[in-house]
Amino acid sequence: MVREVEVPEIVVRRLPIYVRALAQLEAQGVKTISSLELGRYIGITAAQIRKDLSYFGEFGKQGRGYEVSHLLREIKRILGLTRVWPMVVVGAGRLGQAIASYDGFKPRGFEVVGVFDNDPAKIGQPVGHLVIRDVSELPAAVRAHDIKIGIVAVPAAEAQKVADLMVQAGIRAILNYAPTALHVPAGVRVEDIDPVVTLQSMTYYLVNSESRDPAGTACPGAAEG
Amino acid sequence: MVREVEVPEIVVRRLPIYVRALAQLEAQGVKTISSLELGRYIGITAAQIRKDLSYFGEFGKQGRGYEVSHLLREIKRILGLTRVWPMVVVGAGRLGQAIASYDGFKPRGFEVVGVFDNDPAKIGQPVGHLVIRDVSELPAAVRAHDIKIGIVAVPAAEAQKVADLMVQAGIRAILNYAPTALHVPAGVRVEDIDPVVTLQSMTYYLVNSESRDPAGTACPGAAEG
DNA sequence: GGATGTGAAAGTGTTCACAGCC
DNA sequence: GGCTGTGAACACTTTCACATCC
Repeated sequence: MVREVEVPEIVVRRLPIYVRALAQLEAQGVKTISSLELGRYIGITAAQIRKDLSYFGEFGKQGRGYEVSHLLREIKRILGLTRVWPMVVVGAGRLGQAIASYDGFKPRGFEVVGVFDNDPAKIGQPVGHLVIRDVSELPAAVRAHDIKIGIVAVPAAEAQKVADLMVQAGIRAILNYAPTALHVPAGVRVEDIDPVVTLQSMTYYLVNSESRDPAGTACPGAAEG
Repeated sequence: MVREVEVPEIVVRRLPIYVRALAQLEAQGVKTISSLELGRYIGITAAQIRKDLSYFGEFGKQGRGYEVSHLLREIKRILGLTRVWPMVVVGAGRLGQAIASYDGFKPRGFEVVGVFDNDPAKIGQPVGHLVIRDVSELPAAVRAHDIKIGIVAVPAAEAQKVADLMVQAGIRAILNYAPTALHVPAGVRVEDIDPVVTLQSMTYYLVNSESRDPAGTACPGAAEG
């Protein structure tokens, strides 16, 4: 298949889940896996995995399944993970510092290369192996290193201002930790990470499941064959 | 309408977004809002908001729109946010400590009441106004305070073991920060927060948008973490 | 007049089921 | 025999459009 149809966004969102699982399986020494087994492992149906992959090509062998390291490499290529993506973080509070010094980015394709804040007391302080810089220096840094990804880690009240600055500087993807909706022009992506929003949807099921559904979805990765 | 039909999960996931927006609007002194205005504010269509709300009742006034504080109160009630939910955190590394001392939970209906780890060097150390306890004490704490929500903040390799322990202790909702899929019995919910998974889907659009779509969806505002 | 609430239509996404290949 | 890749069927979600009511 040669991608005549646009790939649904929801499929793209699942690919990183496959990458994560395949990397674990590869580390465990698993050489080959069927869509059924992979599905059980990550809680998705086998048909869905096969369908998702079919948007990009044919990666399996009939009767055998998929070669783990080959499939992993292919999906990484599709997602643009053959390189390391530099990122900037704005906001050097507790959250921003935790993000900036998180060592889980590098092995999965990302690297924080700059941390910015507007608090004079913070500027100049070290965070991991970086030094907090004044946010006014952000545009130059973004342009100098052609950085496409920005992380917003400031309070909600300042998040839009920071997003505007990032967009102005040329950032095209924003990971937003501030608990507020950001408005950006077409051509820029925003993804929110707000644990409270996530928790608040779980409480719905905690209070609405006494008798009926004993509380939500079961283990997916169902049957088929 | 009296809820004859089960509420779609995707609708439940949007309700916290409405809560977040309405709380901000209320704080700004906005008294009344139409579905169109609210939709613009959070990047969702007006029809979608009206449809979502229709699963739970009639909250607006035709010709007027919605009274902000009334709608906020109603959605919070639907989500079970009229109380504060106690939570336990397992994993007292940098991430677990950041979570345990995050002050953004309390004003939005959650409170970390226990932090656990299995590292003798950490046990007894203070985190915020809590003290790190041995993970073996978790079940008793969960039962004693009837805690339903657990947060997993340990390395991927230990996450399943921790989830099993939580489930065994009576936890019914898990917020999983470990970058791995958890398996839990029906009746227990899991939500993952893995910023790398989120970033990895954004890179797809960074790499695949030279000409066609100038890089993804327009005004976002939705989503979660 | 103006905005809600909602059936019906349109659009998306998932699952089925099986031909085809290893 | 076993498992992929994929049209077709089915299920779900969003959008439309308008009767209804303030």
